[in-house]
Amino acid sequence: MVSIAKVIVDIPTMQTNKPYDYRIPDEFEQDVVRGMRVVVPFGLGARKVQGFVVEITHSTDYEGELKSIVGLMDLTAVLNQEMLLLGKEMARKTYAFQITCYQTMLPAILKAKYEKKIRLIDEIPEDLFFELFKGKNEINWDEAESRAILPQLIDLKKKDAVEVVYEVKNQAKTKKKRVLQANLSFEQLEDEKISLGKRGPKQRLLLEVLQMLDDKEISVSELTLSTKLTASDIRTGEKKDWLTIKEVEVYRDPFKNQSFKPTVSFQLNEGQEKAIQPILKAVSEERTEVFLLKGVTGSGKTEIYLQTIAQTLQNNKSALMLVPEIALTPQMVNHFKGRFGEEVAVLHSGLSVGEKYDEWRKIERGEARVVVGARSSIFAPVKNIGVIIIDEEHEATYKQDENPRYHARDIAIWRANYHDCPVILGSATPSLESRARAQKNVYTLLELPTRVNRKELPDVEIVDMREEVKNANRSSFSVLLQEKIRDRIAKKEQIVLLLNRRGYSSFVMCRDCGFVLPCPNCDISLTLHMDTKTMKCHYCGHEEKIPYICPSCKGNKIRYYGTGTQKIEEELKEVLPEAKVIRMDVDTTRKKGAHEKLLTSFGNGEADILLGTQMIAKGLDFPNITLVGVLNADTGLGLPDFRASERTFQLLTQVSGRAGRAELTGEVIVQTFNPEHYAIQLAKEHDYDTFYKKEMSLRHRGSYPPYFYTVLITTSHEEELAAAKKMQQIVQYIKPQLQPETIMLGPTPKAVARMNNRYYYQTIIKYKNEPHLKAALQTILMESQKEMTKGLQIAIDSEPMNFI
DNA sequence: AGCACGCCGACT
DNA sequence: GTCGGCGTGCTC
Repeated sequence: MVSIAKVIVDIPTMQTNKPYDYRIPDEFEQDVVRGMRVVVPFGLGARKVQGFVVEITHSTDYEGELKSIVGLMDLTAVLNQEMLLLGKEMARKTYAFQITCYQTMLPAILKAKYEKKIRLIDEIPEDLFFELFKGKNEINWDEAESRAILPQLIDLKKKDAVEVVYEVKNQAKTKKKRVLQANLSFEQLEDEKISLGKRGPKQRLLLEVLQMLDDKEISVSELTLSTKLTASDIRTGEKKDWLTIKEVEVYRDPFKNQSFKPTVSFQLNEGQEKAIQPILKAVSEERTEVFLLKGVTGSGKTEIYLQTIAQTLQNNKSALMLVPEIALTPQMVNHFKGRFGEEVAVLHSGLSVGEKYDEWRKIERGEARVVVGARSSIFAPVKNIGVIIIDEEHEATYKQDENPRYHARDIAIWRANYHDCPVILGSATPSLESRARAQKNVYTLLELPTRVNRKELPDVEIVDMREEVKNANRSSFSVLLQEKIRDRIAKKEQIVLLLNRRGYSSFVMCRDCGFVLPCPNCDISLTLHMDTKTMKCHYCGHEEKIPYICPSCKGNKIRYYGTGTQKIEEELKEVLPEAKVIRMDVDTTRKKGAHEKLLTSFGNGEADILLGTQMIAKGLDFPNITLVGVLNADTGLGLPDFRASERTFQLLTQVSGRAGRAELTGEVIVQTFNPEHYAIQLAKEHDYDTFYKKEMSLRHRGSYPPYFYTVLITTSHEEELAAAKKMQQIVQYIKPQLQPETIMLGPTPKAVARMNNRYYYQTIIKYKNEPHLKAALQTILMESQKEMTKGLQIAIDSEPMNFI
């Protein structure tokens, strides 16, 4: 009976987004399994591509002659049954290609690289051989193209002297180390030593080492490093059969130079006890239930996570926990490694692709049963999951803003259903969506009302910056904030200053004519970067020199406007020359590990003030911080995004939590031009519940989530007209199919209408119930294929997080 | 994506 | 008459 594999090929287009049937040749019959990566020929030429086997059958509907699988890329499956299913489901839900989903679920190293080469297969004149092939057997296609010798090679192809070959390269290499082991017993080695006589001091040393080794193994590199022995001494030993060298696989250990202090469980307080009971019950009953764990900073959510995981491990199950990338600090990792030791695998963006792959395999083999990581860790190949935890559940980073546009929360719930286990969504300021679901008892709400240390939440004081301006204070620091900072410095306490960068940037403007330097590719102004002394575009990365003369009116009154962290730092130096400041923003944390380094030195008291953007709102947990200043609380409020208030409230609440976590009482100063705004007022009162009610009523009035579902459709093209026209066409196609209560916003040009020389148009659909919308959008994608090969792009984002 | 096929314009 | 332009369609 013939075996046939259904394969999803690595060609991300609408036409090829389906399984293709291939014969499994006899030589692979035993080895091919579902979820394995294979190499298959695809198309008319000799082209070969990577594919995933999604099914093995014995019949086909395909009329033509089946091709055969030509190679295997793995020894075992890389996608298990669950992942195969999840990928398919995700493709449907997010309008992405199946292949893109599978690749997203796996470590990047498992994505194939392709090479196209021209290989010599017949004799050619010697001069040509050297001119074209430089004396080698084959050359790279790209190289041939750049050396402009392709025409000559194509000539040779016609004479069958060369062939075009395609190589699918597997990048997934495991790290190996060479180890050696003695072949002889102590006594036999002693005999060898005697027969050496007085000559060969190196060989003698080698024998002594082997004697010491006993039966143990030692790596070749370790031995050459710690002794005078060289690789060739060891090779001689191998030749004399004293020892054997073999290769063993090692994991790249990203934490190899760190040790972890073991920690033990704390006694839970009454509130924590009450919250954890229902969770533990669901864990032991192996029942899917989504818990929304709401608790202010310091209320002990982490301990609940840790004890839930401990229970899960005791039940012989594993645990998966997501945290936002920037919260994945060494402190955080210590918590988990300290409690669960070697059982913990950590996945984050700081790891190399190889390290990620090793952690992935550790998980896959069941060697690590606790996985902690950022968004994409939700796809970790954990088996037998007992609990899934998403900390800081409200964070927008859990939604991926490129294809596949999945939300980790949705994937978590899907996997929880698959594994029959509970999900914990934790936050001090739950997203309105989740909080509303708890209201409707879709999720179970658990609250931690008090902080573990019984500390009151810090006092928040709002400073009206309009008054400061009236009183001719032109600096970024209100009089009050300056006073408080001086006071803390005198007391040797620490200060955190937050510059809210949302919707904000520093730009260069001419005071004579108002000219603002724009990006030549995008419709936005360039941002000033003092460190590189350039103007940069945040959308496309375009960079140019800082102008000193206005390009428009040729005047020299061109000045900087807006406030970046660098400018604040300089201002701070003028106002408070005695203060030591650590600045933390995208620029100072670009290098790997820089983020941690800055935090550590601040934690060690090497500076008085930590100045930074959003990223400092998380993961810093230093007892000596007693003052938090928010320099501009409201810059995000002006954005045309219905989540602007929610984000502002969340940010302010989060930074407030940074002040006074130990014995010292904390204080928060919030500077704003909108002191009456409810998001700011309610953050001051630490009043989530009122904020929730108020915001819900506004969402209701505006027909926004969680009352309505949303889909964002975006078209883009180099020609503005093409993008606009297509968007118009889409709207015209969909509109008649929608329910009367459904609302369509658009088509409109995007807030930044041109980015990277492409024009963007968008439409937002807000709906309650549209059974046919998914099919209609799918139809649009199917029918736009031709245009999409000609430079049109269509993006469909279900439940988008960013509307601008 | 990448390749072949096919149908129109300017040349050895 | 042919070579080659790129628009169209298919890939198990």
